[in-house]
Amino acid sequence: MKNNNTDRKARGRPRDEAATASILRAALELADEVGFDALSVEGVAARAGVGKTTIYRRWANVWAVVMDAVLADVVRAAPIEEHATARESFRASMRSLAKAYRGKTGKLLRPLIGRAQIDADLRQAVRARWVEPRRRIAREVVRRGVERGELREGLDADVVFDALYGPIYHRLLVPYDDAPLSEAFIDQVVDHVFGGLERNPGGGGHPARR
Amino acid sequence: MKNNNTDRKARGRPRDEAATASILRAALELADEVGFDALSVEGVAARAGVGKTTIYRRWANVWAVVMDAVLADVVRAAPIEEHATARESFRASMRSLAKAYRGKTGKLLRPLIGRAQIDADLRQAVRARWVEPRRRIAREVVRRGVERGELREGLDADVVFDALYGPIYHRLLVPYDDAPLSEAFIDQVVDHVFGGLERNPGGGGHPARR
Amino acid sequence: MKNNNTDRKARGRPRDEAATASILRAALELADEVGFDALSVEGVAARAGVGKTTIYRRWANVWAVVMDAVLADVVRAAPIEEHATARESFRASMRSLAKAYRGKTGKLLRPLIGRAQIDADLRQAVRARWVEPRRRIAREVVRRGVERGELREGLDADVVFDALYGPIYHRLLVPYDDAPLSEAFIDQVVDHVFGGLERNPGGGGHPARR
Amino acid sequence: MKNNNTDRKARGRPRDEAATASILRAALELADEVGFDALSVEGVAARAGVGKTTIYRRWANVWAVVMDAVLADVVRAAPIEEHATARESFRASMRSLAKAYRGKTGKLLRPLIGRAQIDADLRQAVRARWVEPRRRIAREVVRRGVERGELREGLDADVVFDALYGPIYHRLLVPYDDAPLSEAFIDQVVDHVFGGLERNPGGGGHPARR
DNA sequence: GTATAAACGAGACGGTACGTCAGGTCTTTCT
DNA sequence: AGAAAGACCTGACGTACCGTCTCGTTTATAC
Repeated sequence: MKNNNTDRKARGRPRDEAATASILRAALELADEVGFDALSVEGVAARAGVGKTTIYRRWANVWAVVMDAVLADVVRAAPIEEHATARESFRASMRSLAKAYRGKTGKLLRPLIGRAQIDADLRQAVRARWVEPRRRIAREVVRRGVERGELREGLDADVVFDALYGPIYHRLLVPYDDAPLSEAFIDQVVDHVFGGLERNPGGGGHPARR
Repeated sequence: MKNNNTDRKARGRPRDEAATASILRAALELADEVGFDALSVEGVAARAGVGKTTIYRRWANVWAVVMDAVLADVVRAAPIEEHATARESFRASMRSLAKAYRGKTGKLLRPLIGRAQIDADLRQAVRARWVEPRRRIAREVVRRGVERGELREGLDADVVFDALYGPIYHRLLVPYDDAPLSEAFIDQVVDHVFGGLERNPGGGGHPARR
Repeated sequence: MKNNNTDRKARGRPRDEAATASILRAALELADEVGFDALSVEGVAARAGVGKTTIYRRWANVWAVVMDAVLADVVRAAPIEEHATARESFRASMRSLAKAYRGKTGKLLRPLIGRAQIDADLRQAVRARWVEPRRRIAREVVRRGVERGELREGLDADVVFDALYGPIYHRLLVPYDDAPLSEAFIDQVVDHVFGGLERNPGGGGHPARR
Repeated sequence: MKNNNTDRKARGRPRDEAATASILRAALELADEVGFDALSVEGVAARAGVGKTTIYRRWANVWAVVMDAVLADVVRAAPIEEHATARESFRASMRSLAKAYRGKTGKLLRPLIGRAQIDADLRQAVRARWVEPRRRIAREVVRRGVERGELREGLDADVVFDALYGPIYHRLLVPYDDAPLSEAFIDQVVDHVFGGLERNPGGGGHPARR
């Protein structure tokens, strides 16, 4: 968003927050109805009951709108919470992420990450507002897992993160239609990866592993 | 591609294969020069020295052209070869895939998979021509790894595939700029995942693991 | 009009003359309905059932369209015919011109000449296609009037033209609403210019006249 | 102009006359720099360092501003003064008008009269503030010319005005680029109209003249 | 050898959307 | 209460491409 929240007292008529909101809503509605590739600034403006300039005053193009709309909607999904062990912390948060991706969140985030492959601004935004916060928490979880003796020392937390969440995004993004993001799948991934991460492999695994 | 190679003897002037080739070449050149989102049928036709109809006679839209152009270029990259153990087979092929993704192949495949998130035809094509062949070979490798006693029984080969290749695609597609597809990264992933997959976890790991 | 009628062999699909015609018709209709200043390429295209590009392919802007439309309509009005004397030739053609200006022709030509005050291309077009042909004929009429002994020698035909037609355009263009382009007015102008205003013509003239 | 100079005691902050002046100045400057058709309220406001509302509070649109700016500038040009004879009075004032039209005044008035062809308000304003005062004086000059025996009786002063000034406006407004508003031209017009074109003036006139 | 058929390049066609500009209005803060 | 600033909705601008449709031409097979 261009909006600079400087403390300078605003002169002139202030931005209409209702307009901003109705633009974001319209973008999501239209994306749902006609698909992301058929989105147009013109269409969003019409649906939002707003002039095109009102959109261009706030964003540079439709995808910037979509980014704000989607991320606002998506960020509250699937937080990472800590449990007793790193294994349980990750298993729980991966399950909730998979659940989110099975529903609306996946429908919204997939096109966004897709578009990010050719749109540097969008890529940067997704990184800063979606990926990085999650990586940050994961690093903490890994750190404590090592401290507590649950995990081997010398682990690169980012590699752990890739190893655990990579499979989920693989099924989400790399075309393979028979691949559900089921809980069973998550459990298998966790077992596979933790089996190798734990100092005492084979011990304390998830029941599904037996 | 629409081209149906029926045995019926063609009447009229035959398709000009040189035109087909120059269209594909032009598409890749332009993608490289102006980017994938700035590609247009018109531009490709002009660059290829070809009428627009000649393109539309062969493909439905630019992305179908791109798909053919990219996949033709990409399929020969990173074959999966078998080594003595499943671990070594995967490690070798993952290394060569990562190498390919670090170069031109990644530059071409990323936009394609990105676009596949909102283009069903493209998604289907990527699945059939890129993903499925690799999954098929991987299943075989896993099967033989179990047969030979290297791997635990009851493994779902597709989950193994996700667990191993997921991290690579994660770094390729999910924005996180400090994440290189280095050989060290591949080795770590292999170690993490195989440490959990092996019947006797903790034994016979890659030297890097010690 | 951009249309270059060169002998160059036409390549590609030929221009649709029906489209050209319907554009010109639509322009005149809209000018009549909403006025010349409310004309827009968009409006004309919509009315003509034509894409905007089809208009821009032929003309540079609305006023160029209007110019073609108006001049095509107007040029056939009020030809200059020769009579026995120059006086009668001019009187007749001035009358018919005044009549034309009282009706549709005036309605069309006034905005055109108005716009020509700030539009160099239009000015040039009006000159070449409307004014110049009339001046040319007038010069001939004056020349023969002199030959035949009806008119004084040494006359500048263009000044004569200005003296005769100027008053008509004065009433047409310079705002003065009580001034009709009546036949009586024409006759008075002809009499004044051909016969002089002075009670004793030829006396007291400016030295320049000698 | 909207400005109503009623005696009503002004309430609130009084109009800033400096703003009014700088708007008019900005309008003329911009007209000179970018041309009359590229004038915009926005541009004038920016140049004058004034809000758009400040302009809209005083005038209805740009052309109303231009009208005020131009007429204020132009009205003082080329007054009609009386000389010994009507012929000399007109000759002198026509010369000074032609001179004005050759310079800045022509550059300003031409677009204004041009625009008046499609703008009723402007037409009315030009009539009242430019044309009518000149016609009024001319009527007086003609009246006295008749009284004094210089001019024939029964003349319609407005027709005389058209006959004398029409040729000037003809050259000014009707595109004919080789036509200068020279003094020689003025003299010829005066001679033609006052003295007649015919070698033997008074002969062969139209019946209406008797 | 002459139809017949289809592909070819060129480019016009009716459209959609782009991103920009200006119109004229409205709302806020400052003077 | 006027002025500046600037956001608002509207509507048109001129451009780029879309995917379709003639054109006249070329290159094959079929008669």
